[in-house]
Amino acid sequence: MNRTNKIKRRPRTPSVAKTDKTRAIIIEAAMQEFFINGYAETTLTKIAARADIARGTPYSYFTNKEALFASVVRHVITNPLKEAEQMAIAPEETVANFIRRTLLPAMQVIERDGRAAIARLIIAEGPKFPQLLKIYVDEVYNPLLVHIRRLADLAFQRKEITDDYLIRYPHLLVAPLWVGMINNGIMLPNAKIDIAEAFDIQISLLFG
Amino acid sequence: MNRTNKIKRRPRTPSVAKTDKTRAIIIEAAMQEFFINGYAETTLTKIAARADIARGTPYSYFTNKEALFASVVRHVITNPLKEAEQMAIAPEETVANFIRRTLLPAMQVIERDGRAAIARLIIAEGPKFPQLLKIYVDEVYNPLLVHIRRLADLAFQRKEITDDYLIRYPHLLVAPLWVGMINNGIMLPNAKIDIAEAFDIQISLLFG
Amino acid sequence: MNRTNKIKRRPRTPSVAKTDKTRAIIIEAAMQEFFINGYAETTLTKIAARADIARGTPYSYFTNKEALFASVVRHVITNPLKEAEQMAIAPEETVANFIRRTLLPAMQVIERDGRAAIARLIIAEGPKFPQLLKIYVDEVYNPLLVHIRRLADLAFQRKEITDDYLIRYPHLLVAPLWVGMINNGIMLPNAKIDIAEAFDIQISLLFG
Amino acid sequence: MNRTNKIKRRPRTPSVAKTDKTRAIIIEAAMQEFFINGYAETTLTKIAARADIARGTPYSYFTNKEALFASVVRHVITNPLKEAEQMAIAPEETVANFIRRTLLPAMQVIERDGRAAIARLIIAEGPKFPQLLKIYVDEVYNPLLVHIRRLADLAFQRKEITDDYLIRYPHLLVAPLWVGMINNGIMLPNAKIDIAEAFDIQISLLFG
DNA sequence: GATGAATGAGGATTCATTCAT
DNA sequence: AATGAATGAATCCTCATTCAT
Repeated sequence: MNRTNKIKRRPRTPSVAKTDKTRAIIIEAAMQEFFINGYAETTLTKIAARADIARGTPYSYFTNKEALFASVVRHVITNPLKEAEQMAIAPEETVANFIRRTLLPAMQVIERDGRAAIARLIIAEGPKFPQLLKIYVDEVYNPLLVHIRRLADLAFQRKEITDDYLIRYPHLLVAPLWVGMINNGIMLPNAKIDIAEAFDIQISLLFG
Repeated sequence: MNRTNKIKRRPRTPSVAKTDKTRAIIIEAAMQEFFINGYAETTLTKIAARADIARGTPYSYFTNKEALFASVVRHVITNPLKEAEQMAIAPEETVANFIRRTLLPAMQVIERDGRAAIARLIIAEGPKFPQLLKIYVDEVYNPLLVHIRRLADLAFQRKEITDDYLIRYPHLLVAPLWVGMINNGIMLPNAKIDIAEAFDIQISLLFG
Repeated sequence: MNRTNKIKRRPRTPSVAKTDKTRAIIIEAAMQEFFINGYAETTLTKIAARADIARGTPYSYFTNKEALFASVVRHVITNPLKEAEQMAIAPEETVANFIRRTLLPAMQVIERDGRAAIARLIIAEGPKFPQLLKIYVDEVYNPLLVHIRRLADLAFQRKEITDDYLIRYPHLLVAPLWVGMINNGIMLPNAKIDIAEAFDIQISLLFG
Repeated sequence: MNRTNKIKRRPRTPSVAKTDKTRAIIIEAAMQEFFINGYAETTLTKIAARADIARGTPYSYFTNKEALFASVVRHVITNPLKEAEQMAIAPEETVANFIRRTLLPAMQVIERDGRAAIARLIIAEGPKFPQLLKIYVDEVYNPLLVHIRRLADLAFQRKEITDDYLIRYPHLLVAPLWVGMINNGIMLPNAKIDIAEAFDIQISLLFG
């Protein structure tokens, strides 16, 4: 509908709208290039070509290449718990089932929506962009661990689990996710594994 | 006969010893730079400076920057099972114990000897160096999975495990390793986790 | 329809005119440098300095130094017969006179317009640039020989010459040209010879 | 017989002899490389490899690459008239016949003995090595012209020729030589011409 | 705001030359 | 004298960035 709007009011220069659109186009093109080639291998020329704009245009929107990269990363970083956090555990529901109901679906789409790509990019470029690394950790990585630890606490209180493994190492729950992303996205084009299923198994292991 | 005279191994100059030493110095300096800054951000100037040699010297040993990088990666890639594979399971020993006895020690040193760094480097630069990725997969990643699957088979036959989780997903056993390497090496300077312990817990989870 | 809008020829910036001028400036500066110093001794830095542009600018116009060199050579290679080939021999005119009328003038300007320099450059760099050598041979060297042989045939039929020297060796007619170019352009700053006169004499010798 | 001498007195280090031999080996190897690749494209590494010596050895004999090149050029520059100048014109012999008897044989071997190669090299590298150019002109190019002019004078006095063409342009006699060298050595691998025959024809043209 | 020609800092690489052995 | 490892100046080339239009 964004489109339809534009076509209707053709008169005058819809400056802000155009600007926002151009900015979005640049972000999108840059994101694709960064995902495919990484930071260093991506040139402003390629981004401009993909966005079908001039080489100088991105500089009207972003200070420099680093700022553009940062914007791209910030743009694609989304709190994976946005939906999960809204949900409350049902009265009779076990923690394991709650996790299956709320987190497992997210795992099933993780490769589709490019979240694996952003994770890889951040791991790859992290040393050069510690601020972005921090953002990722603060917004994505840690919230997930905190969320898991909270659920682990709850499960422990409820005696659904009898040891403190998951409390001390909430990482264990997301471990299959990381192994899966590395295995599927980076290690081998074939021999991919079903991340969701591996995650499901890990839930079974942890919750008995 | 002129020729025959020439063929005698070059007299003078204890070249080989010197050469080997220089090569080692270059590899070491390059390794550190690549580990810290990644491929693109590492310059031959920096490597030379760190090695305290001239900018041109590495080119006497390696065709170019890519070849040097490849040599560094090959140099640090070591079969993690070299020792583990030699060991045989003891008569009365459970598979879980065997794994604890043979693989856990390797995990405990994994951060010390830079194997975590190389893993991160390969994830980061893999797309640009598919050959190295292949070497890593063939020499390190897959052998470990195969080794684990074999042990899982054995444990299943012996009824030490009653499900086929580990047979279908040997990745689950190494999952804590990857999470730990990512967590420790990349995500947070503080908040590190004890990879060996996480691995130990995962063994407990998988083998009941 | 978004696309259709984009396709309109880029507005603003009178780029082509500027571009053509810059290209011409680069070619001119490069030509002078290559003529004076040859390929290997000519650096892009020198060319840029002479053209009063930045070192990187030539790379917007030519792939690399070799391509620039090739462009320079192609630019200065001109069919020396362009005008001569248009002219037809007059009814009563002897072949010798026709040659004097059509080819001799070209000889008289040959040193002024840099054609001697390009010949020298091609002799010098030919082995390294066989493609350019081929162009020169195909566009300049051979057409001239073919043209001469044709005239020799005509003269022989008309009995203006009684031997087949020039038919078998059309090179003989251009020999004074080459000797003159080498003598004047390379051998001695003083002691130059009048190429046109030497050529004229050779016509006399060949046509009696 | 040089060789035979060497083999006999084997005792002690025949220092000078060895030195001379090494020097000769270097010159020979350098000559081949320079002829094939020109000055800039020839590296000391290639020369050393061809000579089967170390990279540093030539520096015991020659100041630097330029000096080595100069030595090579000087070494191969030989007065083409060495033999011809010794010969005296026979009592009844015409100048044309004398030229045929003394100079024509030299033309016939001109491509075999590499004299064409040295001529090409000097034309190519002349601008960078004006001293060598001067040597070539003084030792080879001019003596030949002087010699020819002298013979032309004689022929004119004897009325063997009736015009002063060859006196004013002795270059005309050697013109077929240059055209032939350029044509054969540089312009086309096929389509070679018989330099000696062209030269013979030119003698006929000049001496009627 | 957009354009893209031009800039020039910076990096990979080569190779003549040196010098300790 | 010979060796060849090491040096570092010099060169090609790329590409982020600027700025006149």
